[in-house]
Amino acid sequence: MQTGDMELPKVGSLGEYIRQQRQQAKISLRQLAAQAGVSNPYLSQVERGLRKPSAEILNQIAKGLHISAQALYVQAGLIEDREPDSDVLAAIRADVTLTGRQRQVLIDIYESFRKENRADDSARPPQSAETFGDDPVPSRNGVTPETKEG
Amino acid sequence: MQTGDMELPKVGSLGEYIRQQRQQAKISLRQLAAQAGVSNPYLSQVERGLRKPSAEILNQIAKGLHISAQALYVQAGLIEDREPDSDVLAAIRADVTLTGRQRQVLIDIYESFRKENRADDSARPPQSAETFGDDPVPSRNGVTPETKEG
DNA sequence: TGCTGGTGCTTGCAATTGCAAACTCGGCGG
DNA sequence: CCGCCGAGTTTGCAATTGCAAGCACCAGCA
Repeated sequence: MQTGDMELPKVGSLGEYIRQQRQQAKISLRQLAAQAGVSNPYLSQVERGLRKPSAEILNQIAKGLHISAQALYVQAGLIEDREPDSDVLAAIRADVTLTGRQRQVLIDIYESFRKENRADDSARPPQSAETFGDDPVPSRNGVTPETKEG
Repeated sequence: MQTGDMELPKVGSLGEYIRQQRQQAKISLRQLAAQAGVSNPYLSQVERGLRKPSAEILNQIAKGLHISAQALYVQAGLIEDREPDSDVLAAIRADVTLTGRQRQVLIDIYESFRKENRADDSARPPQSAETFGDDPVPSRNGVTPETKEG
């Protein structure tokens, strides 16, 4: 998912966004409808906010606009823009190569790090070279990260 | 977007996936429906493939299952899967709320988990109930997503 | 035995989605 | 003037979505 190139109008103005993208591409509503494989009246309604298209239609419209479907999903409120600080949690949760327990371990550690850093932040100037040796690692469930690091 | 990595149950078996996640979480259909805020008959139909839920319903179901909506979107074919390993690693690296040491610790743990899972996958008996562990899937990354802890 | 509570499924319905046919408008050429 | 074309919009309809009421089944208990 990429949102980096988009400073978007507020979510909720999907139709405006689609029209804007279409006008930037300098194609007519009918042309986009044809390219997207949707009916032009329907696209018109979507652009004017009269209808709420399904994700599949969004996919098709995105294809017609040569933009990522995710951009439209974001506009439609189906997914959220990624926040840097929720990336890790979301990524861990989505990582199907991990077992549930492993995910939980990672999440727990991550969150305790964050908690620790919040406490540190209130007591400590921003560090610039904390690369090593400043943090004891919390033990969790007998999973000792040090042992793993070996 | 990469899909090559994931040997999930085929997209299209969204309902199976939801049921599976639900059963892993050991909750009844009604409980999940309540937690997700959808009607239980509808959820039943979705699980059996009789209905095709919108992205918003998927969102709600994901919330009820404590999994990411993206996982369900992938199953539903709304988005394509991402490389989980680059997600987590990239997210950890990008997370400015962590110290460098913390990042390294998380990365190390994550990598050892994955190594462990790869080794386990090749030589592993059926899991005990304790783990929500991976099914013995032939493919290295062929993971049947397990329920989340909660 | 009957009752209760929990499970998942069936059915009918209202609302919504996406379409096709038709419409309106503006520009252009004969 | 007319007709044609392309633009976007209106309208009615079939199909689909999601729900509520109800059903069927099962296990446990007095």
